[in-house]
Amino acid sequence: MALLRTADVVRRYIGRVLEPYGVTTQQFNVLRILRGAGPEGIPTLAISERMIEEAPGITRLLDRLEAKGLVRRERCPEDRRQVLCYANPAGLELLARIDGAMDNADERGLGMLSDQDKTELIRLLDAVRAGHR
Amino acid sequence: MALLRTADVVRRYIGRVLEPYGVTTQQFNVLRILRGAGPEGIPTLAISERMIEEAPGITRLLDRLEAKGLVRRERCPEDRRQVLCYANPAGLELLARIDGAMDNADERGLGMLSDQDKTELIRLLDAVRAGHR
DNA sequence: TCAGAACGCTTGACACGTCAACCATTAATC
DNA sequence: GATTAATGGTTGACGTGTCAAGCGTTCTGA
Repeated sequence: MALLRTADVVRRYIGRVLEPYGVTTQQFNVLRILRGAGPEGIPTLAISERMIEEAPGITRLLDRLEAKGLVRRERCPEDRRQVLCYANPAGLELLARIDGAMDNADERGLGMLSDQDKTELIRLLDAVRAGHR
Repeated sequence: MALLRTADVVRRYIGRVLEPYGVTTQQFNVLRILRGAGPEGIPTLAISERMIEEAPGITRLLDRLEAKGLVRRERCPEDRRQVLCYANPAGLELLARIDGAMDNADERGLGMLSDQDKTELIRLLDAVRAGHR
């Protein structure tokens, strides 16, 4: 319960940090994954794996990002079942502007924990996830 | 990030535990709050405070619970702005059936942590929330 | 006492997340 | 080589979270 409540608080906090940039937390995550994928692009399902989210949500997330011009999709010529996704220049530029704000937010949002506490917290959270593989 | 991902994992886990009973995690939470409120009932906004959720979500959550016959609402005679919410006998009986399953799920879901780890985890999570008052 | 502010909640609109069903395309099988 | 199975995504339907706006009620102050 504490975990769920805390996650809600943090989620809202990040949401407010991102709000001025016109993207949601999830859209931001997708953009970061696309940036990480580089110019070769990345298929839709691969994104969904990294987000721990079902595919349908990703499709619609991409729909909205594409509508904003931050993202581009095209069928893969080798395997026409796949749809490769890329970050547009506009998306990369937006990410670059957000990066600084996020670092700042991290400082303010986790300032109450010592470095040691943060390490310990992450260890415990990883342990919980590991137990649920 | 670790926090959000772990919370997602746990949320889904609880969702699956509750699924056989036909209620979602949030509906379960509301029912528990109503049970805690006892026969005097509790106004809608008070529920939303305890759930850390905006009021509109609670209204609709209650709509669905009422449709299932697990909950009852009526205007407060003293202050006709308020709507008092009560758990129906059917709701209480459902909760009673779920309680055991939840205890069990806790065991299995957090078995990877020692008691000391759990205490520590809760302390850290509380600290994060406290910093976001 | 009576207009306006404050309260308590509901509704509308939109972003997700999830499941089930479906469509294309590719791989497997006989 | 044609049928079937498996893959990769999309669509439909529903539950939920959030903001902004709206509707009664109650409170406040001139």
